[in-house]
Amino acid sequence: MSDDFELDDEPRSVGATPWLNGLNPEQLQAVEATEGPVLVLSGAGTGKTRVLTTRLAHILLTAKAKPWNILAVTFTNKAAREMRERVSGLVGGAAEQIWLGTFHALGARLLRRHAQLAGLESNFTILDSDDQLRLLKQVMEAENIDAKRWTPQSVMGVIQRWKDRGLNPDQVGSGEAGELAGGRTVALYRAYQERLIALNACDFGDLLLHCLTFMQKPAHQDLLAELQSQFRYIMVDEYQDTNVAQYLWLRLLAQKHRNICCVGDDDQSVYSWRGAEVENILRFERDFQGARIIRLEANYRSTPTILAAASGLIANNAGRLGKTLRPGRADAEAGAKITVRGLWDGEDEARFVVEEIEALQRAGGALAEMAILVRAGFQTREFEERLVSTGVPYKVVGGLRFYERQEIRDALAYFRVVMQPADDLAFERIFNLPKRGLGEQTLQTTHMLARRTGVPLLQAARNLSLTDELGPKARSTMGKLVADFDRWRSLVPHMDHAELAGTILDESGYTEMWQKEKSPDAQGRLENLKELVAALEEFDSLADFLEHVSLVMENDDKQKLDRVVIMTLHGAKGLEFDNVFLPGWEEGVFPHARAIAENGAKGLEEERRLAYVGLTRARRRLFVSYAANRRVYNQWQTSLPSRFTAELPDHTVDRLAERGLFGGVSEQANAWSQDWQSVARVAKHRESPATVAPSGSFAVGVRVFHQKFGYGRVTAVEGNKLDVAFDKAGDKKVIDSFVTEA
DNA sequence: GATAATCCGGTTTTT
DNA sequence: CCGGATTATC
Repeated sequence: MSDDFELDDEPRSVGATPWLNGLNPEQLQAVEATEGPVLVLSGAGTGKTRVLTTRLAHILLTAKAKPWNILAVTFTNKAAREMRERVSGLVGGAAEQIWLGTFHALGARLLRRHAQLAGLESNFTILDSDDQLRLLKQVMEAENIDAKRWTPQSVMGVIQRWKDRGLNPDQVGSGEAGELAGGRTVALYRAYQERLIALNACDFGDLLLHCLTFMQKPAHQDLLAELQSQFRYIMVDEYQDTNVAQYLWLRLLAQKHRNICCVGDDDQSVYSWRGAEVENILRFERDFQGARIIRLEANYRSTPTILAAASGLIANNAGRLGKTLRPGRADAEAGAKITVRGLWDGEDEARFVVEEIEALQRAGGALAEMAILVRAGFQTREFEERLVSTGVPYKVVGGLRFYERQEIRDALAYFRVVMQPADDLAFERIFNLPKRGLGEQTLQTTHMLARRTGVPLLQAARNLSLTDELGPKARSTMGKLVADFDRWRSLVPHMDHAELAGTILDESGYTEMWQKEKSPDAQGRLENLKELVAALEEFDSLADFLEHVSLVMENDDKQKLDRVVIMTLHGAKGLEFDNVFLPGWEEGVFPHARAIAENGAKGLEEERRLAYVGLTRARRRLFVSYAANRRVYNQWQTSLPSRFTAELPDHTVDRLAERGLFGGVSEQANAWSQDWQSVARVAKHRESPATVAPSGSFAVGVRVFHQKFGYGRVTAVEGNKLDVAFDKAGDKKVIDSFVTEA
């Protein structure tokens, strides 16, 4: 609705600015400093989202600009959505017209408008990481690069870092290539880019890089000037996470009006491994001379104790811009001390955490206000097991996302070929899926013809189905496949797109493939496919939908259930909870050994920032824990408490280690060896690993191994007969003595 | 051209 | 230990 944006017809009188009510002086400053470059250094929990949204609303409500003159950039779709909602609440329908979104979504929007400047058509495909790798692999094969010695992943990593820095193949410095791929990485990069253009496709990095490239070309300065004029006000969230390409993109667009406001926190920069450069903050001051710097330091989230702990920890980092969190309210109660607990092993740690969760729950705490934040994904298992066995509801956030599932990607590949006949990667994916007797040989032939005649695979397949180059069987199968795609494509204008999607999946035999499959997860996959088709209803067309899924990979659980949340520290950035558990604070795990091995002191500092992020997620209570022993790849390994535990100021913590543990409170340190408890526990572990395979004692839920059927999980026990859901072989009845506990 | 054997590696992740 | 991805085999 554009009906209610008529603000500059009736200028507001001074004082009639209710949207500014309740801001503290620093926040108010940041909101009102609309003109000129502004850098807002905003500590955790200091209300930066509020500042950003209010600032946006303020510009609109004081009629400084029309919504389409504002560019507001976030990192995640979630943040973009939230911001739009909150701005809507303040200004109404006008919020719809703001250029607000993620870097990638905005880049895609810009690029679709000017695709021809990058050699693309405006309906280009956006590849996901899977497609990217497959494409690069093909390129590497074509260039005779040994994929054993240099994995496509590592080459892709280098290419992406180049893209993050805004470098086209021609701009990569000669000394940069290194030994990777026999020093031919730049050549691979160039070939990869050429293939992308030929496929009318982009990877994520290209969404920005292509814009950057055409905006920098002398030939397109008129367009750049137009864009610069349009964006009178620019706002950037999570500025510490921007990479160089994003920085350059912003700088170009901000050049004319120079009304750019970046909000960030150098202490929360945890994505350098993905190309983010905190240095962009420093660079900002240099490039935008006279930039105003506003610090938001009043924290309204956490107790003073938590703030003191977090500040104490982060003070160990050198080279910070300097920012001290202080309690937002002077009268705030200190709050409970942080529990720092040492446990014997991972199992004990999980037990400890879940016991505390139950205690908090008994005291009236909501489970949804408790979070277990881990360093790495694999750490969730122990907690899940414990939570399952105690019956505490939980959810793991992260992991495989909906649109990354195999069956969803397959289905999308079908849709892509229908909508985009030149999408070779999609075509290849479903070429012989379900199995239709077309193999490697046929694919090769098709590829060769495609390359020789310069047409997409689908077209080559069509040509092959008209000649005798293939055997009769392959030829007719191919002909049928091509005809199917033609038919589906002809239905696009005449049929409801969700219905068509269902038709495609049915007629292609894809649905049937899973119906016939009797592995335990086939049912779930069919349900996912149904969900996919249902999700389509919410879009206007298949094309719209494909754009959405390529840019919005997240799954949002709409249902807010009262559950403990388990996620990685990275995933928790931007969130907050009353009670936060930070397990696994052991040297090697956190800080992660590899972070230090690969990036030395810098790596360590980033790990420390991650710890800082973790600590500052908590409003009220924090529980840090570490285990002396852990099973890693089935081997027991002993570790020391993380140095970060020692960096928490003493007055903020209650340290409590099981007596006799390494790293217990110092006065106990010499008592560890003869401590009875540890002796008992050592004994426990001596006997536990599979010395006895107790027959007849398998419980439901136990993971087992069978010589013939492989791994599975017990679903029922009946005397010495077990029902087991095998991962590969499906449901079987077996005699218990034929399986061992996995 | 499809299935079984074997080898490898094993942080963080949004778009 | 375990999943995947490439090789070996029918």
